[in-house]
Amino acid sequence: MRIATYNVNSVRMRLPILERWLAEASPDLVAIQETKVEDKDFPREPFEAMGYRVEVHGQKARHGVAMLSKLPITIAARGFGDGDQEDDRRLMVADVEGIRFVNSYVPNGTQVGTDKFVYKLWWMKRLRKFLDETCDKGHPLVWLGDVNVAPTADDLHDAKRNYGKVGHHPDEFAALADVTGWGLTDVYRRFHEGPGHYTFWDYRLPKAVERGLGWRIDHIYANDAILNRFTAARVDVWPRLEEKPSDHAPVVADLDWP
DNA sequence: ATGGTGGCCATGCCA
Repeated sequence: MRIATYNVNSVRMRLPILERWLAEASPDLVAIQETKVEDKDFPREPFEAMGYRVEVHGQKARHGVAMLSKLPITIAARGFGDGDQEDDRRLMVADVEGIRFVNSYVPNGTQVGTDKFVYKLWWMKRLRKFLDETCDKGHPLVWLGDVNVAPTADDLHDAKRNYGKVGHHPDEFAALADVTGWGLTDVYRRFHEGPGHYTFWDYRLPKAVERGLGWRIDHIYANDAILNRFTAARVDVWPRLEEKPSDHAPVVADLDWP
């Protein structure tokens, strides 16, 4: 089974690249973030034509998540279901082949010290609470998506410059550790160590990919019930180098399942 | 220290 996470920064703008990448990588399950489209306007047909079931949880203009699956998929949740900020569509949960997949678009946080930064930390607290209250530690679970945190100095190109700024702040490290403390391990880091493994490059930096000016903020985590089934992980950098790219690249992982 | 690009949708805001 091959799974992937991809922040597409508008699914409609990214259709041509998505179609090329899906054909090339042929993942069985894809967690998409930043679809930026209402459910009624989601371009389902191109994905269905490629053999994918399409599940969406979107809104107009901002945020929005979706999942594509070649295998039967059952939606377990759209949003936290805790009644707070349910208009902010950043989370969906699906069961595929006996694995629970938690697809999330963690808030960016904008700037340390702002309300949005507080919201980011609070959102991650809610995610931990959601795992505690609705998921079973003994059952296979994968958490994947744009986590908007580079948790170690190796996860961004200039940790010294960015330490204490949004995306690389100790409060974010603690919030992320709180989520992973539920029992989750970073799958990508089981296969690749050291700097230079990035998934996001700011549009505003010319030749950012070529110059290595990236961040590893798109992650795949797994609990102990499934972790040892993973056999490989990679970042597909090439879609970031195409014309009209997302600012993120897809992260792909393979697992021996079932 | 500042602004750079891109997507949304119409004007600045968010990332």
